[in-house]
Amino acid sequence: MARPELLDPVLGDLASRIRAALLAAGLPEAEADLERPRQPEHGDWATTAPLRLAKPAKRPPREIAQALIDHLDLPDAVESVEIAGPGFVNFRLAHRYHEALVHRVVAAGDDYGRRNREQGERETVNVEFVSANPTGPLHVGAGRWAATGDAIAALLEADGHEVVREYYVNDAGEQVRRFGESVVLTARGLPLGDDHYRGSYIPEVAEQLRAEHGDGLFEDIPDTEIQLGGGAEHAADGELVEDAAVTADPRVDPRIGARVGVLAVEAMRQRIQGQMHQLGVDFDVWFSERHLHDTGAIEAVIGQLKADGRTYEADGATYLRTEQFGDDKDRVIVRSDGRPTYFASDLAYMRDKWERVTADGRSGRLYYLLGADHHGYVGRLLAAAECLGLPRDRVEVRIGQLVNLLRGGEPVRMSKRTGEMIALDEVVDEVGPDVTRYHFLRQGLDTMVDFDLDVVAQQSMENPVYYVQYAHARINSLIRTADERGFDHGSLEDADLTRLTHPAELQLLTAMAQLPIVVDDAADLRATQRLARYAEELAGTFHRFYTECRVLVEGDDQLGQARYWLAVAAKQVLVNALALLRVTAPERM
RNA sequence: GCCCCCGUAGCUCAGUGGAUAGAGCACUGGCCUCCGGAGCCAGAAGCGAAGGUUCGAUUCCUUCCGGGGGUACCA
Repeated sequence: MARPELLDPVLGDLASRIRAALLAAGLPEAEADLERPRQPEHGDWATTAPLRLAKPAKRPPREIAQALIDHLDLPDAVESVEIAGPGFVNFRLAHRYHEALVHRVVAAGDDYGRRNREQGERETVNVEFVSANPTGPLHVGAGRWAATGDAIAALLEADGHEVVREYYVNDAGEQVRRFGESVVLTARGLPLGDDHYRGSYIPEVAEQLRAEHGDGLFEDIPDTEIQLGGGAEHAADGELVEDAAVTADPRVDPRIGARVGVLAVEAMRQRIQGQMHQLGVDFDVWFSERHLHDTGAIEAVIGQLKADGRTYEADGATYLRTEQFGDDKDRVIVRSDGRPTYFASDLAYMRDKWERVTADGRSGRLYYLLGADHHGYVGRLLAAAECLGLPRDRVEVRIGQLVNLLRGGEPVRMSKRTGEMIALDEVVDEVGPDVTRYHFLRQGLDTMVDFDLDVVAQQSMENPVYYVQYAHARINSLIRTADERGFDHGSLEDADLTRLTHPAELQLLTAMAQLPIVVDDAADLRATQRLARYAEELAGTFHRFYTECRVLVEGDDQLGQARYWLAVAAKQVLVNALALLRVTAPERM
C-alpha cells in the first residue's frame, strides 16, 4: 500500500493531524490512511479510519467520524472536510495547494516524482532479467522482459533505491559446444543433426567468425596445436570436452566444437547486447557463467553447502535439501559422474550476487524476472536462497506470462528447432522501440500479451503511447507558438495562479500531483502498467484542458500566463513519467 | 497426477478490502472562422458460477466450469 502521507508534505501534515484528533477524541490508535476517492465529488482525499475503528471502539462509524472532525485542527491546505457514506471523512484541498504544486513541479524539474531515501531505508537491488541463452538472437518475448525489467529498475531508482541491471550469460555447458558444432558444420557445408541449432543466424555467425579468425578455425587440427578459449586453460572448456564423450557429433572434434562454441556464444552475446540497446535497455553487468567455473566459485559453494549439512549423497549424485524449504523435491547439484549441474551454477551465481549487493554493509535485495516457461524454477531458487542462508524476504522471483507474436491476427510460428523465428530486432525495426516497449509496459505481468505486428504498427489509438506522446508534442507546439507570437509569459513567480479555476485546470493539477504516489506504488508492486496507465490519464487531462482552456487568450494576459505555466509544469510531469518508462517524449510528431 | 497464471463492456485490457467498477478499439450522434482534430464531448454495454471470511469482496479463502503454461542427474 502506498503511503501518500510520506511523499507529500501537505498530506503528511494532514495525516498526523488526523492521528492527533483520534487520540484527542479518546479513540483507539489507528492508521490515518489517506486514499483517493473514486468520485471527484467526494473530494481529493479521504480517510477510512472511522470505518476501521468502529469495531474496536464499539461505536458507529459516522459517530466516530464526527468525533474526528470535532477534534481535527484543519490545516490551511485543506479547504473543507465532510462525513460521507458509511463513515468516510472526505477532504477537499484548498486552491493554494494547487498553486504550490506548480511551483514544486517546476522547481524539482526532472526530479519531480523521485524520492530521496535515508541511507538506512535505501536498498541495493540486483535486477536480473532476460538472461536468455546466447545460442541465438532474442525473440519478441525477450522484449517483454527487457522492457519490464528495465522499467522496474527505473522505478526502483526513482523510489530511492540503488539498482544493478544484470544479464546472466549461460556461456558454459554442453549447449555451448553444440552451438559451436552447429557453426562448424554450417561453415563446412555439412548437414546439421537433430540436436543442432538452426536458423539464418548460424551462417551469419559462421561468416563473422571466418572473417575474424580465418577458415582454419573450423578445421580439425593436430592435438599439439589446440588451444582452448583464447589460450587460457578454462575449466569450463575442459568440461565441454569431457561432456563431449557422450553427446558430441562424431564429425566434429569436440575441442573444435568447444572452441568455436565459446567464440560463437560471445558473438551472439554481442548481438543480444545490440538488440537490447536498440530497445533502450543497457545492462550494467553481463555476468558470465564461465567466470563461475574459472574462479572455482561453483566448487566453493558446493563445498560450503556440504559443510553446512545442506546436502546428501544418493545414487552417486549429490543432492541439495531444497524440499524442506518448499521445493517440490531435492535437487541434484553434482551428477553421479562428478559434473556440477546448472543448478549448482545458479547457486554460485546467487551467492556472488548477494555478496555484491550487501557489500559495505548495504541492505541488499535480489530480484529475478522470469518467463512463465521457467515457473518451475521459482521454488528451487527460493529454496536455494534459504540453503545459502539468505533472508527469504530479500529474494524475489517474479513470473511473467508469455508473449504471442501475431500478424494480422494469425500466430507467427516460432520454433527454435527449425530456426523459423522473427528476431526481436526485426520487430523493433518494423514498429519502433517506443511502441514495442510501451505495448509490454502497459499490461500487467500476469496477463499474456498478444503482440500483433499489424496492430502495433498502426499509428492510432490502438497504440496509446501515441496518445501520451501527442500530449507532450502538443504542449511543445503550444510553447513554440507562444514564442512565435511574442506572447509575454512573464515569470512563474509573477504569475497569478489563483486564476486557475476551470474544472479542466483543476483536474490537470490533481493528476499532476499524483506522480510521486504512482511512482511509489508502481515501484512497490513492481507494476509498470500503473505508471503507463497514469501517463495516459495525465495526457487525457491535458487534452481536455487544451480543448477547453485557451492559453493564448486575447485580452487577458494574466489568465494566459497562469495557463502557460500550468502547461509548462504539465509537460514536466509528462516528461518524467515517460522517462521512467524509457519512452521518448518527442517535440513534434 | 502435481504446480502456476488468467476469466471484468461486442473486442483488447486497468482496477494492491471501500462510496455510483474505468480506459482504448468498434458502434451512434455532436465539437464556436481561434494555441496541432494523433484531440474533445455525449450515448449504450460488464465483474464465469456457487459458497465462505468481513461493517464492506471485482479484490482474500474453498469448490466447480472454461482458457493458457510448467513439470528432467535438460540446457
